[in-house]
Amino acid sequence: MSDIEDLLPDGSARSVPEGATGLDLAGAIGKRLAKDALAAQINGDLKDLSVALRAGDHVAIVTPSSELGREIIRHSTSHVLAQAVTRLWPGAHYAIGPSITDGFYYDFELPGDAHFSDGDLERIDAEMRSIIREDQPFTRAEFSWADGLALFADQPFKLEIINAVASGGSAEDLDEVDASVVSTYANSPTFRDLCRGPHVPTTSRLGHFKLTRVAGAYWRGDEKRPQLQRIYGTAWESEAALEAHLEFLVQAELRDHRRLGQELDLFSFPSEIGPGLAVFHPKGGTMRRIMEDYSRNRHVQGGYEFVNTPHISKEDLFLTSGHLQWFADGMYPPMELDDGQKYYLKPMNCPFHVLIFKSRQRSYRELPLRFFEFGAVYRYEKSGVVHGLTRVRGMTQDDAHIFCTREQMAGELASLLTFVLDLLRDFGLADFYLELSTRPEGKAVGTDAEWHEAEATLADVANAAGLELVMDPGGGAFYGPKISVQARDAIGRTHQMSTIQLDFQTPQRFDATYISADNARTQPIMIHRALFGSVERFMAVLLEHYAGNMPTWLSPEQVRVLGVRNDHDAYATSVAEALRRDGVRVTVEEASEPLGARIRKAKLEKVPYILVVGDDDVAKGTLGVNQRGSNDPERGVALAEFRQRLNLEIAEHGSPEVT
RNA sequence: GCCUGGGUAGCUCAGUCGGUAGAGCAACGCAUUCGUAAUGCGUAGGUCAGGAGUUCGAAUCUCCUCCCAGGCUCCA
Repeated sequence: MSDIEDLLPDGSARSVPEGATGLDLAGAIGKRLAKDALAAQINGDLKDLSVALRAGDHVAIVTPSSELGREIIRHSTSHVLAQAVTRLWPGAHYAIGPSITDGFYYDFELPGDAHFSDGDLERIDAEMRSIIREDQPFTRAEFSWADGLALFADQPFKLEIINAVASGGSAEDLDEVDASVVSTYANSPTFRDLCRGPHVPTTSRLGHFKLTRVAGAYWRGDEKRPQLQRIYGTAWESEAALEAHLEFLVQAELRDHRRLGQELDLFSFPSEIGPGLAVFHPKGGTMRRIMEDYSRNRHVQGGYEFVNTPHISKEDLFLTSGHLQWFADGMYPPMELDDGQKYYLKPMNCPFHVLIFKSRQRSYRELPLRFFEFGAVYRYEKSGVVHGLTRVRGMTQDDAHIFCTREQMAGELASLLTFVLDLLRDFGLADFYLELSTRPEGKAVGTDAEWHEAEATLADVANAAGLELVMDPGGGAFYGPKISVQARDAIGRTHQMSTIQLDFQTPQRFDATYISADNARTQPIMIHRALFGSVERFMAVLLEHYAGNMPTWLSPEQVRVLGVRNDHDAYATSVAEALRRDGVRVTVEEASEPLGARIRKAKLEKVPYILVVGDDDVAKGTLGVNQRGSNDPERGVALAEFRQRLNLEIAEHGSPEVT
């Protein structure tokens, strides 16, 4: 038997005996690596460790603490989950079980009309751990189509996947299985799954997992097909990594905007009003006002003109716009008047702005026209999707429509994108990428040429912005493609923020025209854009980004002044008055409770500055400054100095924690 | 809309076998006057989401409706 040479990721060559496997190679490199190895990446393809190497292969050994390693662990854990379920519920059908971000899931259909309930997770977990203790190998075997069909004769979902792949297959199916043969992994004589692999060598390599929830999921993601039950879990390479992830989930929950909304007394959703319909309390109302005022000022500077439109309209308007044809299900049902006329709550502001454009004859000299409105819109979201302030049934869009010529379009889009990013940065979001959503198949109006031009224009502008660009094929609106700005928040989650949509259709549908330089009636290009998206959603994102510790300029209460004793209250009040004259939102809490208790309350309310004033301060005209996020109060700060610092911080949109 | 859970005081939650409800915090009152994350004592607070049913008796069991959560589908 002769040796062969293979290449390692660092470019070096390593010789191993002919017929050696990935595991042998790992062993040749080091004992520790052989112990850790999960799989091998051979010439770019992920393979089981047991696969034999050929001369000249480029081989990388996949270890647990890499992204690929975690993916394999998660995928293998999902197989263990499926086996556990089939042991506990003989006759259960298992559908698909991929790895996902941070974990895995598997979809099941239980025999009879059985369903998982939350309590079953514990039993399944115990069964999974016993499978892991059994140290079962993941054994790959390949079969012909016919043998594959026979093998999974009692697994209808597997049969459907095999048949789909045999007859061409979709990308989704090919992800699950290989195109050429039916490949399977068997863990034991009683459990075999259809899978392309690779997997960890044996189940004992797994175990740092937690089943998190049971959910419903449609087979093949199709609402009209049977609903299966999905079990989600998270899995990691070590107990420490698992613990760290669970802690991350706890931290994420602490900054949930719905929780903060209640704790900070910002808003609520009274059930008397209805799902997805928020009321803003005084503090939330203040925060909104500051956000809106700031946005208004920026729009004035940006050359926008302010318009106002009603909340309801006759049905014809939405027939002309096309919204009723496409989105009737998503609109509140009509109010029908005595004469049979139907009125709808508006789900969008655009048709109204088009009518303002059309209210008189327009000249090319007026363009671009930029109409801005904080427009309240109502959408009848399905009951299961309503979520806090991020998915509501009534919201306020910072909506504008720009009417311009074809020639102006590219420049207008480019300056708009700058305007958007500047505004988002002013609110403290800094980490962005762009997403380009293109024509939705079977749900679009307009010609191929128009779509092509619109998509190409947006792509150019997006590329010119120098940000990462992600494609979202088919994600556009029915009337045109869009760019959306995605922002990463303080703990790395992404949120869709602003959208910019290009629209050649609406002006056509409404027959909106201007008189061009050559005296011809010409259709303008319409750009839809919302920077906050909705004021409600934007507030939610900011709350989660800052974990409720809003920068001082956005804090509903910026300063609270506390006298040490009752006889300091008068001085505290005079300090507050001085700050209030600067426009600062400040309150005084009288000394009817111990100082420590009042400080605690103010800290829990996340007030950026707590000023404590006592004998020394009354005598010298100073303050004790307790800054949010600091455990080290500053004593004897002159009032004038504090005012200067605070006013500067507010003007610069700063936050006390940022030093 | 669908699947699985849930709804008890303002908030967070306990409530055993079906025997008419409890804590902590908050609120209110009185006392306390205090230098950086909880002063003490007392008081009040409930249509156990709503409705119907089973039962001598329902927060507890059954059904319906509303609302909430986690997912799926959807998102102009």
